[in-house]
Amino acid sequence: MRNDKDDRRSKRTRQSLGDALIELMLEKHFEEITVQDILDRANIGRSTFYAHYSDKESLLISQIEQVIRDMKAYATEADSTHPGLLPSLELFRHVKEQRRLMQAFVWGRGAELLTNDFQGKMTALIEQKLRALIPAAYEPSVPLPIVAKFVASTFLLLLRWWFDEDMQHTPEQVNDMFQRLVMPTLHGLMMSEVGEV
Amino acid sequence: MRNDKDDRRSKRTRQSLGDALIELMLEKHFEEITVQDILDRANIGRSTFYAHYSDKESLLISQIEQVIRDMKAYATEADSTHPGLLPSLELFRHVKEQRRLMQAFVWGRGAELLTNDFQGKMTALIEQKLRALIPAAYEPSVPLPIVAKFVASTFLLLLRWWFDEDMQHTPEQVNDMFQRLVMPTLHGLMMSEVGEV
Amino acid sequence: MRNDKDDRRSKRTRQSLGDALIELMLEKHFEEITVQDILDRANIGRSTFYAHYSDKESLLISQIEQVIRDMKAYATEADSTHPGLLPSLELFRHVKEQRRLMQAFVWGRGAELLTNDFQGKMTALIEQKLRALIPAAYEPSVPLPIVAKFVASTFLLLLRWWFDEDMQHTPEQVNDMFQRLVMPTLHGLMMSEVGEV
Amino acid sequence: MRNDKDDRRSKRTRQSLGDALIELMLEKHFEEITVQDILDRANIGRSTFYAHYSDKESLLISQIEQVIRDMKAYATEADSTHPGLLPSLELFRHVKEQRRLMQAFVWGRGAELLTNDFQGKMTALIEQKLRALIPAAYEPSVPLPIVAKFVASTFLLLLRWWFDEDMQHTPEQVNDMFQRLVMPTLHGLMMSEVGEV
DNA sequence: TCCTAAGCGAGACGGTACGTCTTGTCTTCCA
DNA sequence: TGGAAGACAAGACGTACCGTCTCGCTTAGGA
Repeated sequence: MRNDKDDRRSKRTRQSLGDALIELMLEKHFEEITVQDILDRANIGRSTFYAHYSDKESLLISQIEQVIRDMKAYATEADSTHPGLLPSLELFRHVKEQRRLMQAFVWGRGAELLTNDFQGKMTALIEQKLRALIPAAYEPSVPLPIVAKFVASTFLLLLRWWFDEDMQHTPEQVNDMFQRLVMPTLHGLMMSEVGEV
Repeated sequence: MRNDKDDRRSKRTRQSLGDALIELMLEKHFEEITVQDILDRANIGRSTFYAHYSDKESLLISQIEQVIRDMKAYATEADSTHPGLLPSLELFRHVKEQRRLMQAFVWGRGAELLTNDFQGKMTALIEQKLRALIPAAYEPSVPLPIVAKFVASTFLLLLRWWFDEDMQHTPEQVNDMFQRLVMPTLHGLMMSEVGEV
Repeated sequence: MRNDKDDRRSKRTRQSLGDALIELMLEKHFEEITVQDILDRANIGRSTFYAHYSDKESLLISQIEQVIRDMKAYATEADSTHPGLLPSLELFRHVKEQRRLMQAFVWGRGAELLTNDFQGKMTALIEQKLRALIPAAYEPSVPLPIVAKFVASTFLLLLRWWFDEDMQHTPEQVNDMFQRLVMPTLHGLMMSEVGEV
Repeated sequence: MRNDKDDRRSKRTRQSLGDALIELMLEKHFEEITVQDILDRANIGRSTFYAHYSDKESLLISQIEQVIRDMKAYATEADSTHPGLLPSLELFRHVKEQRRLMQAFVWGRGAELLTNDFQGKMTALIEQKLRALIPAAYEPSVPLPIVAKFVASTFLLLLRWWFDEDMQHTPEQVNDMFQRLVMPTLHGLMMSEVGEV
């Protein structure tokens, strides 16, 4: 019989596994982490691991999804106070706070999945915002999905560069560069004022 | 004794291995290709493979470098007739011609390495061009390395999208989008006319 | 508080487990029966199983001991009417009646344990009978323990063969063979009439 | 290309594995020896093991078959000088010489397989000898296959007992007991002189 | 009537061993 | 003498069981 106690236990197990993975990703690249490493670190049995995740990749994905969920919640909240295309400054600030956690995802396979998963979800969000900002009848010269990808890709580009530079810059500086890279193009494409991105 | 004949043989071996890898990459993701797959396809002995490459990753990199060398040569030639920041139209055209070969690199690990390696080299090229275009004393508001990354990243973004759309668009259309995405920003940053990118 | 009802419940649990094991042993070899198989068949929880038996081996042994207890009781009763070395005919008859149950023990690990456990106990019984039959001072040319083993081993040999032949023979026929195999030797060793074995 | 050197290497590998298994069987029961134990002892890689044997059981069987082959060869040779039902004395002597090797097979699963495999082959041999010794038309009161089983079973019974007693007896003594246990019965059944068994 | 202690089912868990798979090294033979 | 063939050591993988455990549910005396 499935009950609360199992749920609670399950949650603790998943938490331990996730934490262990993050810790290990700060030490070495995802591809050279073995399932056994994770088990040892988390004090979890092999079968228990496979009861929760099909392989270490899926554990990683669940962690990334967690990060994305967090950022989305954060962004939504920030957005409600200063609506715009993307609460980029708030996001950069959030990233800086979560630095240690984020660090784990800018390497190797983590970075790749961040690119795929994260960029995908960010793109969707941006595209939706863009559609809301332009007149329905207006047909931009570059398809909206590409514009959304372009914004997301540039955002991540700056994020990665920021980490590579050991986060010496402030969120404000990074956000300023982001605005300078992205705004002229958006203005050009929209032929209208879209305000603060 | 090392002689011409051996060199020729070596070259044939490397060629076979490279071809086999490309073929296989059109069938499945790089990470699920085993060394044995490559050996079987190329009719090459295991030890011979390791005599030439340290692992399958390094074979992949050598193939990517080949592609990059080709594109660079192509770009340089094109550049000599119409000098600019990046002979992007010619590059898009070249890619369309080499479609089958390129196809192999837009997936999985191939894509990742393309991003790392290719983007890195492209970035270097663009940065160098940028430096030549702006006055030495002029300090742009966004560091040049980032601008270069931004251009390269946007170029690859379009390239990937193009492939995802089964290359239904013409090189001219794709290049047009590229220009629209990148030019306003460059103009904004440089505060000066840099002409056709 | 420990009470009657619990005892009754315990007994039902043990009965279910024993039955489930026997059933399964008629379907496949003991070693490929998992504890889970037994639990499913008996509708018993995992922890309950381990509360009663330390492992499936000990459940098997308890079943074998049950069989042995039965045979011993049967043999003792038969012996009281026709005293002798071993009431072999009655035992063969009993086995035929309990055919289905016995079937489970002539395979794999069951057979092995039957050999060890059962043969051991039977040997002890026979040795004791032998000692009673011969003069205390008489020193046989073959040590009594070996003779006892010899008789028990031959008994089980015939039992196994009987099962392998699908029990087409009558208990009388099998017993006759048993007598023919064992009696001449016993006569030779004892140098005296020991009567019906 | 399959060639001599591979064969030689294979043989050394199989030899190492067999030796390691025998060594380990002198230390603990077969069922509690893990494949990893064998690999460690033999300095063999896991995959190599499975390239040669499907599991540890099949390695054990191959070792038993080796023993049986040896004993058969030995028996055949001995038989040519003193033909009879079974060169039992010579076999007991041989066993004593090979004591260490044999030791490994009188325990646990080893014993069981010895019983099944070895006894089976020995039975076949004896049955064949028996057929040669009796007149074709003569119908014994106990089927020959059973008689053969009876002889083999008694032989192994003594062998096991001998080991349990730490081989304090001489082969001659053990053989003498064997004769005393088996000959009267054979004489009784055959109703004719079969000579030294 | 309620309480309470035990037996029990359910099943999560840590752990061990398995048999499979791939890697990179090595050795031998052949052209 | 370089390359094909492939045996090999190493070790990660995902699966299957094991025996332990924790948790609620049931059940039937005793309060």
